[in-house]
Amino acid sequence: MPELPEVETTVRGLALHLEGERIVRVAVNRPDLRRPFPPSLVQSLTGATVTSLSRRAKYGLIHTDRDSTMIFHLGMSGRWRIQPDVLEKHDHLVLETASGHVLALNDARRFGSVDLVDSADLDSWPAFAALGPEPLGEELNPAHLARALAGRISPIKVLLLDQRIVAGLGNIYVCEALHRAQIRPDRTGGTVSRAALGRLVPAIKSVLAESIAAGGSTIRDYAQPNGELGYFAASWRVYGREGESCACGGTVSRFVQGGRSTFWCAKCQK
DNA sequence: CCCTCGCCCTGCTGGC
DNA sequence: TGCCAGCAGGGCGAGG
Repeated sequence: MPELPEVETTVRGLALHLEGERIVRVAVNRPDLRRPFPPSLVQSLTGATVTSLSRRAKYGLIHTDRDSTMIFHLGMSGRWRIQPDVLEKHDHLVLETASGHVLALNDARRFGSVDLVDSADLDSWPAFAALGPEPLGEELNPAHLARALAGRISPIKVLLLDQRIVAGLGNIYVCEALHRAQIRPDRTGGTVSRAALGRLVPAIKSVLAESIAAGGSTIRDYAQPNGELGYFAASWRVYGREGESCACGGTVSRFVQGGRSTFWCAKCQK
């Protein structure tokens, strides 16, 4: 499941193959993911030179010398395949550069998206306009969280998934960050103490940074046909570990919040 | 505004 | 062996 660290790793990997490259061919094998692709996608990208790539929340941005920026979201199962030997089912969009790089956007569950947005208006693009601060930036600090959570009665777990409060956190890293900060996920958002917020902010930053570092070490794999990402799974302390032991001696349990699985340890998260 | 819930999509897993 | 329910979940819209 691609979350912020996986998108960051993907963007860095794609940059190695796209930055400074001219796109000479754009193939659309299926015209939609969550939404239809922009009608002008092929025309807008063909012949364009990629100037840089970047990330905002869980979105990847491909900047070109044209007026619009291509923005992709990997949804649940999206990934870019680098130099594929053969195209596979779900390779919905394929880019080819002048020097022969081939990149295929594959998304089996089709929860992802591709958009073209006027480069001068990125900040006002609806999906970006209301986003909260990037979790790895200085704008995410205890004071910001205290303001954003004040008076809120939803569980802290649910609120941390709200992209307007922090941009880019997903289910896995919220579970992991709350565990590191020793905060129970069902705690009412507005009642999380200042001391707990003081633990939560570095917990969020460290779990994301460590995951990016783990993924970053696999960037070279982008030269391989499978393009698989190096996920942080081996380092998850609670996510997907229902019934297993926590480092504190407790047992990891699971329950559902807002329709999503929450993993936590009742012994060390208070 | 806040909160909750259901929908979208398809591959995989587990139960029978 | 086959079938089917359940699960994964980010973003978004509906309804209270």
